[in-house]
Amino acid sequence: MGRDAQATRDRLIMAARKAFSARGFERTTVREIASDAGVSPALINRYFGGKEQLFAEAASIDLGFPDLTQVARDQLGVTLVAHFFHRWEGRQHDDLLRVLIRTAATNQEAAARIQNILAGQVGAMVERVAGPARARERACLIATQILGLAYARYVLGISDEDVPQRTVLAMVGGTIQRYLIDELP
Amino acid sequence: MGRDAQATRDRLIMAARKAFSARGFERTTVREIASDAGVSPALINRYFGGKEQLFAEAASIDLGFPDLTQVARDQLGVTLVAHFFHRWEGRQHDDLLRVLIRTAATNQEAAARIQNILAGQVGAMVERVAGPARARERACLIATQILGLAYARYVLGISDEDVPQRTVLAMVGGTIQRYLIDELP
DNA sequence: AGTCTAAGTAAACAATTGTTTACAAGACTG
DNA sequence: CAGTCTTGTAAACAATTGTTTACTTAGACT
Repeated sequence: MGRDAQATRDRLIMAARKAFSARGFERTTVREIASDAGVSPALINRYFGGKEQLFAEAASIDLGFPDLTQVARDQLGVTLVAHFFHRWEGRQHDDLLRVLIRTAATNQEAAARIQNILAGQVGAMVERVAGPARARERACLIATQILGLAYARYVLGISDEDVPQRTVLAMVGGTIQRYLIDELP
Repeated sequence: MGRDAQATRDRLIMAARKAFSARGFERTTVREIASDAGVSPALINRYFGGKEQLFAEAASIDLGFPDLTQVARDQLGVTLVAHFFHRWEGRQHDDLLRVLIRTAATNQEAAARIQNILAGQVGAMVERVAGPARARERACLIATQILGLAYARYVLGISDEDVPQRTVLAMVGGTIQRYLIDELP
């Protein structure tokens, strides 16, 4: 083999993730990604086929839900919100959801991808915790609150000064709790 | 005067609103807006100064909260959610919030504008209903839920088939109710 | 009517975009 | 060491973007 194709491929994906997360799909240029990866823009086409496909590869996501079977039933909501906070603001802060939220705003494919995540990962989590009955509806309700929280904090830039994290944790936790196991009308 | 400057100005704003709402700021071209208004792209620069300023003018918004003083105190949440549904899906369906949500995803100025609306209109409404204490926090919490709902339905395209509107009304209404007047931790 | 000013256009401009092509440099194999 | 893929680049390409300039046209006012 040559120098190290896999390594530069990875560097391209990293750089793409960073750029897409900061500026969304349309405002990110392949030149900028390539430059950040220390490589020629042509390699994006060689390795991925184009900007679209690079995005598709850079924006695969795993919400990584924790094991909820050991959690007290009335603590499910706050546990989930705490989980998201931890992922979003943790040490290797997870830009992926931000990439998707930013980009789905104007990109059909990204929107479909979020829908998949909802139907798949969130739906499965709801089923495990609350049973299969109306799991899809619960998953959608949860999505509206979690996406809104992410949008407000990481796209609009609403900060701890506006609402302290403790308050969000308790109040939004309560909301998720209701959407998760309260009886639906 | 000439033909009718005001009328074409208005047509440009209408066309801009439609285009920005459908595709966001970056993916909308001035040529497309001008063409939809049946006019030359140069007029956008003449009348507004450029694409940015046209956007600024096209995206001014008034949430138009109803008078809540006559509403039963335990019905405030559902009333507000019903109000938003009515605005968003009413006869002259109000694209403005969609414009902002779509565009704020990648546009600093649009994000700031949403922040202003929160601090201003939503904040004032909260103060009227729940008093000035911690009104800002309540407004932000409400924003996370309402923005998330709008994002899910009008950007991602989650529909009545996924969650019937009755369910959303009741459950999200309950959430807003809590954020509005429940005691904060 | 004739004239002046505002309204509008067509076309060129300059910059930036994603992508392709033709070519150079590395590393492994015989 | 020669040959040969793979890895990489530089530069040109083609399209599209927002904007500007020079010009034409329509309407109002004396």
